[in-house]
Amino acid sequence: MLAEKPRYMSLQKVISQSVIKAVGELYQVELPTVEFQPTRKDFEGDITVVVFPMLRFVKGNPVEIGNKIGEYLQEHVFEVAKFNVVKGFLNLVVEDGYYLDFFNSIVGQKEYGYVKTASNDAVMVEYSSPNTNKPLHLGHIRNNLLGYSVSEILKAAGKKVYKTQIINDRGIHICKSMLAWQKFGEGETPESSGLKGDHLVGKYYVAFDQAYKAQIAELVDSGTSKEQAEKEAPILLEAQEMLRKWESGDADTVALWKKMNGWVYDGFDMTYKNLGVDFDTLYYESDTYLLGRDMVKDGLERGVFFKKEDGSVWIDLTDEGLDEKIVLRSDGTAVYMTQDIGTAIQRVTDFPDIKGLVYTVGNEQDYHFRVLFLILKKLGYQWAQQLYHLSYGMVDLPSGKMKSREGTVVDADDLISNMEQTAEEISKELGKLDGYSEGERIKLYRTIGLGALKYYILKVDPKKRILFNPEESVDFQGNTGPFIQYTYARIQSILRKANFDVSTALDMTLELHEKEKELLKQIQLFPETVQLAAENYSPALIANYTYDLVKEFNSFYQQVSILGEPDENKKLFRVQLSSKVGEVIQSAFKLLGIVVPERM
RNA sequence: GGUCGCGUAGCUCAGCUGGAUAGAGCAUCUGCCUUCUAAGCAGACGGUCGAAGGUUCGAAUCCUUCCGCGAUCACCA
Repeated sequence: MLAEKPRYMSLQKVISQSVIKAVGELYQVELPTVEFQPTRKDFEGDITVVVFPMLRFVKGNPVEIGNKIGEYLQEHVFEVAKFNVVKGFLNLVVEDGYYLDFFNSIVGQKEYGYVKTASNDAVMVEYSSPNTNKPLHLGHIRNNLLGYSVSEILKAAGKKVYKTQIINDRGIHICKSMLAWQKFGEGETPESSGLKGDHLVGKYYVAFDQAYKAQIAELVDSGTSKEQAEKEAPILLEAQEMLRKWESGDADTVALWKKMNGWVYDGFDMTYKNLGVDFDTLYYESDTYLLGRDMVKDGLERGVFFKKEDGSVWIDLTDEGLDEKIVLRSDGTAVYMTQDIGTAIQRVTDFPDIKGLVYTVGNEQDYHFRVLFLILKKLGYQWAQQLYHLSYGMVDLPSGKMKSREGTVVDADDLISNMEQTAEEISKELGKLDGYSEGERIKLYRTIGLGALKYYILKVDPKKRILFNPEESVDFQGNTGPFIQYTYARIQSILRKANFDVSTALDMTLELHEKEKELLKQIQLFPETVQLAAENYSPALIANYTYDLVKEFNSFYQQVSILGEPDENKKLFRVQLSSKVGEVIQSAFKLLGIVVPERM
């Protein structure tokens, strides 16, 4: 099967070889390469050979050269039906038979565009990684959607993927929530308050901050400097004391910590479930925060790091254009970097087939990851060649940065339910859901609401920052998730109504409608789009591809009758084509973590 | 100040491994539901691609400088 590639596989190759042959015969010159581009919509043709680069080898008028090559191709290459030359562009019209061949070869193919997983090529993708002192917000949503989608894309491109997160479950931040709950909570629990666990704990994080600020104000009033007050506020000292107790394993503190983190995990689980993201394995900072120190000591012996007089350990990255960076404090305790070194090594030890790691972390940590990756390389790990920081821009509000403590965040749970509500309102207004049960409707509102939110976030290039205006709701029309879902639902409606055997073989002598050809060309791009998205870690490429496909389909749908077509062969083809477009939409959206509905 | 990223239509974004007159959506305005779902289709309007140089037959795309916005440069995470 591989030995004899179908013709469509090698269209560019065939034409390329023929162009080289033509130029060889016509001008006695051997071209190294031939440059192609898709033909612009406003010219006749399907694929275009660019003549300009040849001028370096062939002297002459580009139009004349284009015409000569065109004549040669038309005569010698089956796939080339016609040609025209505009300036230095040789536009080739490709035979319908070529596209029908292509379609015939993929029509029964399951998961067209995906590559089968090669199990020896594994990568671990880290995303989410929240602190356990407050609920998730819009920034986490972008992180989650990106990490999940990139994982799915990598899988579709043939990688084995482990999805993971490191849960920041220890440190001063959780002690603040714990302390405030102890002081002001009066034993409140998620059950007693009806609050989701993460929201309950977040409430006490805010309470801590308020009490802290009040104490600072008090101290400042009684003559303390602001700077000193911020360091000496009694409640802060208490929190620090609590952290020390936790680190020394104090039973009561650890019990409280476990209880409150448990509440938070229950809350997070619900949000993750609602968002539709999941993880294969979890790491907890309370387990990993001591890791890495041995690696640093080992690296110190091997001369990768050096020790300063006070006992702190550093790495010199001035050769790389960076500074010196500390990797171990003078008291021998770990810093963030130490921990990340240890965690990376731990992960590769836990999953020996890992060839690389992807970190989904905001661009504010670009520097940190540059340093981390350099260190791991200097320590000599093979897999350090395959580290990637999936760095994404912040999600800002019109008022600026989101700040949990000041309550200027867009809460994840609120946002999701708002989206569902909007979907419900629009659906009710349009009133197309006769015969749907209440349960089916609620599920559909969720599908559409989440589709809108996820597409809205994923269609933007990850590295760009997003400005989210809560006043202007996310669109449901135009270049949006619901528009694409709607097209899918339309196709399913056609398939339900096609009451004949749609799986019979096609008549390969069909004459293609212009719109059908455009659709086939777009479908043909899907596999390479998946690969490109994987190489660039960019769900946005999938989103944009899908939008183009869907726009093309709707135009086709509007112009061409499918079930109303009298010619049985054409009707069959159009139904099969529509079905395939539906499958590609579904496959593409699966890579974005978006579900498609049967009706809407 | 050093480093990194971003700057394309009123708004939100594509295009960026250099190629034809820079594309979508939203908003505004025109048409199209007796035919497969109008969350749709067709069209109009809207651009000194931040600025200036350079490389090239050809630059939104590559290089340099400058301007604007953001991030970062902790014995914090």
